[in-house]
Amino acid sequence: MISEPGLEATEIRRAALRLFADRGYRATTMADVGAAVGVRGPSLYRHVRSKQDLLVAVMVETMEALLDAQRAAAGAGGGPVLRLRRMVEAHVRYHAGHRDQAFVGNREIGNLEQPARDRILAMRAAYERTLRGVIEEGRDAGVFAVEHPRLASYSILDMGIGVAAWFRPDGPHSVEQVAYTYADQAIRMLSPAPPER
Amino acid sequence: MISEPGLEATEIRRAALRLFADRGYRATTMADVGAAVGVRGPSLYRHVRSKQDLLVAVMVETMEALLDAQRAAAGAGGGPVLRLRRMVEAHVRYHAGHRDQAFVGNREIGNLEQPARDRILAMRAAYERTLRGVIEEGRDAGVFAVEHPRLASYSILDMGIGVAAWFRPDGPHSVEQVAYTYADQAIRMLSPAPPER
DNA sequence: CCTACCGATCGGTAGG
DNA sequence: CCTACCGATCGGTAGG
Repeated sequence: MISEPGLEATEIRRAALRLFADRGYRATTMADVGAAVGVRGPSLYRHVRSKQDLLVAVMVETMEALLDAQRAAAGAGGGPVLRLRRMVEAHVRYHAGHRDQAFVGNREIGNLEQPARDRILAMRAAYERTLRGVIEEGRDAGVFAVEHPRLASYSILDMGIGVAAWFRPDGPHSVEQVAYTYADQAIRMLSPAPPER
Repeated sequence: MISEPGLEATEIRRAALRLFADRGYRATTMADVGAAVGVRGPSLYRHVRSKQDLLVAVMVETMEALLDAQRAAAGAGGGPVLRLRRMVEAHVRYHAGHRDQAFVGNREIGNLEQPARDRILAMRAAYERTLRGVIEEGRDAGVFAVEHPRLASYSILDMGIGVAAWFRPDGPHSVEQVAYTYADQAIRMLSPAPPER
């Protein structure tokens, strides 16, 4: 006989994430989450405070993972072009490699109650500011030509976010290929036009 | 005494769209929609078949508007660069100028029942194919350098979709400014690197 | 961890 | 266009 592993909050969160991604937060019932981990709905309340708590936990984890990856990318040294490349690659890698997290993290913001909602929005704002900082640094160093750094950072972030919606691990592109291509597109988008001659 | 304008399906759809954008399809009740147009929930059923019908109508209208705008942009002649510019501008203009439609159109796909869901997905696929066609045409003509046209079209589409989420009419940028800047970014993303010398 | 259940909500219909 | 209401669903609690 194999001993069953005790139910853990982590396992419940993972199941909830899956369901939130597939049907949406509002369409997912606690009975659904319970069924996914082999118990009835009410039994979940030993491990979890509420359905809303489950959503908050999932979304905070996602933003922390993104911020960590971004910090690592930015902290590895190099000039603005290389740092931007690493940041975009990390961004895309996460959205292709953790589609459920990224998808839920972007679609369910409106279902977050306060103060969690503002907390997540603040983390997203910080994430965007860091990317924009590298863009401005590159502009000041003359390696990027950007009139509106904010529009550029929004564009780069949003095209990466989109990856979570269409990427398929068994599709024609690998995560690394998409990450590399998107970083390239971002750099080209920011690069100065060739000088007239 | 001013005669009240009779309730029309169009007015109900407009109110529903607003609520779907603000709270989400699932969180919006027919009583909410009714209140927004001055009647009780049940009275809506004189004009509307179901809540789902309201969502379908809103999303089909959105995709038809986008496809119309894209057709107009593509049909105005010019080379691939100019046609791409016009298509991106139309795309961004719609997402900045019709934020609720675009936002709902992108977030509520999962709440569409069949066969409406497949119908919308087919319209989206056609929309993407047309953009990709111009990119490939430009590549074949040597004015664009793209290894993966599909990744490029996804990127351009997704960065435009993002506009619906952050754009504010009273913000620092006008619709036209964002449309122009995004078209520029798209073109730069696709342009060949300057030749070595 | 389960069953029973409360209280509230909701889409849609009946009948006027 | 309204009230009354049905049937179903759901998050969470009680009590074991």
